[in-house]
Amino acid sequence: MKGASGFYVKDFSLEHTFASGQVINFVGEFGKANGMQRLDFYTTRGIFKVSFRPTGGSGCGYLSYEYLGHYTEADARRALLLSLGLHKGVSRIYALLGKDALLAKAISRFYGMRVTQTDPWQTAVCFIASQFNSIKRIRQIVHKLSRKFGERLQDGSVLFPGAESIASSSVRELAECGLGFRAKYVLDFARGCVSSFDLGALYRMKYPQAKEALMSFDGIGDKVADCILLFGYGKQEAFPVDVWIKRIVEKEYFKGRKQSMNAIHKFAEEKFGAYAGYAQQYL
DNA sequence: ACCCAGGCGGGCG
DNA sequence: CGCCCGCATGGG
Repeated sequence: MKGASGFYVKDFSLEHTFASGQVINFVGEFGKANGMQRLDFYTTRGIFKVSFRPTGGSGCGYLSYEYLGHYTEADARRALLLSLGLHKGVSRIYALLGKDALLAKAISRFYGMRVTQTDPWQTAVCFIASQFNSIKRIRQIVHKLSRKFGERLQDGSVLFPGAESIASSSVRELAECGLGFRAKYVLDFARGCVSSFDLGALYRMKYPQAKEALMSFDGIGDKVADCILLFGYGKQEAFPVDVWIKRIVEKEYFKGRKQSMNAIHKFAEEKFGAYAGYAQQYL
């Protein structure tokens, strides 16, 4: 199927959303020309070509998109909204988080940045690949995996590979895509998803139980699990803690004193609660 | 040439 | 528990 549509949005910036290092960054190409922001990205089911034209302040603008792939018109709209974090308003989130001085500053600097949501499988692979790695190399890995294992559409573009095609591959083949020591993690996870692990069940699970289930896989630890829950399942209370977030939280909220991982998570839960994911992105 | 990267698992005290 | 180490690979 293919199609095109558009709608008005507010509190949005395609540029800040792309640049914030979420899944959309690993599978998309961003460009800017004469006041128009453009993003091409792909999922396991199709590709999107998005243009955003800001029309005023407060992140208002018109978003138009084309899609190609295994989407009905309604599917495509829903996937696009989730993919760009546009399925929910952020005014309430801004109001609550903006009570914190540091976050108020960050929100004003990166106004319109959304927390994106893509399918859990794709999100998991991207973030397993992200460990001890750089964004540039993660993008390379994702593109190599897609070219090697992903479906090719009529126009020649490739989709993100499904779990089945990765599961029937080998550690060596995956390592050759640049995954290195992470190849066994991705293979193990793919095989788990194809055989017994029910990715869909995690939507209905509470955050702590879902996190525990993900962390039972080798190669999925505290941070990657939180990324999958936030960017794959939309569990907004997840607060992925990487070295940078840890440093910022210690510096800004603990007078520079070192904190354990548990202490950081406890802090995030108490201070940001259900909006910890947005707080993390803006920090 | 050399250093290092937005974590993780395993081994240690 | 908290801390420290090695890890595949390729970009700076």
